[in-house]
Amino acid sequence: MPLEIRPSQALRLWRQVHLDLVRDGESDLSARQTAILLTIYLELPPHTVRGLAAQLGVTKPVITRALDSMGKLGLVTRRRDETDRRNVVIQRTVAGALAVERLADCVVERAREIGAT
Amino acid sequence: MPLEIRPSQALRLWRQVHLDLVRDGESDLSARQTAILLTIYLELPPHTVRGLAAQLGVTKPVITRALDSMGKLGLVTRRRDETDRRNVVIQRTVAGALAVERLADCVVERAREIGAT
DNA sequence: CGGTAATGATACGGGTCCGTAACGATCGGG
DNA sequence: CCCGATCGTTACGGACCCGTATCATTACCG
Repeated sequence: MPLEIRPSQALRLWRQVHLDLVRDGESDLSARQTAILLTIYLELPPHTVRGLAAQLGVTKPVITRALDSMGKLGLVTRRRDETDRRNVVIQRTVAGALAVERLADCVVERAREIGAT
Repeated sequence: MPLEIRPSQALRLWRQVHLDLVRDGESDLSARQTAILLTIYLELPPHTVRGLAAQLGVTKPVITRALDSMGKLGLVTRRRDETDRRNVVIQRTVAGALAVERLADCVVERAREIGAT
């Protein structure tokens, strides 16, 4: 069954979740970083810099820098692929999984509230 | 009726819309700018710098700068309040309304696709 | 081996945003 | 009328991010 949502509901949901993100101030992730983080945690591994760059339609340095900053936040980790040492495998972390889960809960909760149209 | 959505669906929706925003590259709005824009277009006018700052829990310069950049994109306009010339009233624009509508359509469309869980 | 291709990281110049602090303009009460 | 309070803006120093171009490392193939 399709997930039905009207435009006005979509906008209120989008606004409310963004308000939560801004107010908590914890994430500080740009749209690109958010897309990268969720791709890592939703799509099947392994993830590489090149693969992420292709999926997002951005250049490789964008991915490298995003991984740098998200790594500093403990949201992801990098490791050399021993079978092909040119590759770098991006790995998930507990902190990253928790952050993703928190985001999901926020969206779910705000969607529930919006039901009272 | 409440808007029911499961955490895994919420995450896929969040990711997919962010992917769209990144790939189109047209918006380039930060989380704060998005929250400001949607507040202006969803909440009842009049909107002031101070009011927006209070709602978002940020400082006034953040609002001023966001209005500068969004104004440059044609998404909002400012005008002096003639009854109290200290105030500045933030006004909507056609381009801004279209951008908000486009975002809503994107969310609605991606939500519909996610139904096939 | 040697040379080419591919991967991820880095250097650089430019732009944007942040928070604090200060500023000019305007209102309003004593 | 003047002085404090309020409003939005600007200045400043620092941090982050972007895209292009380049680099070092590693793999592969003749």
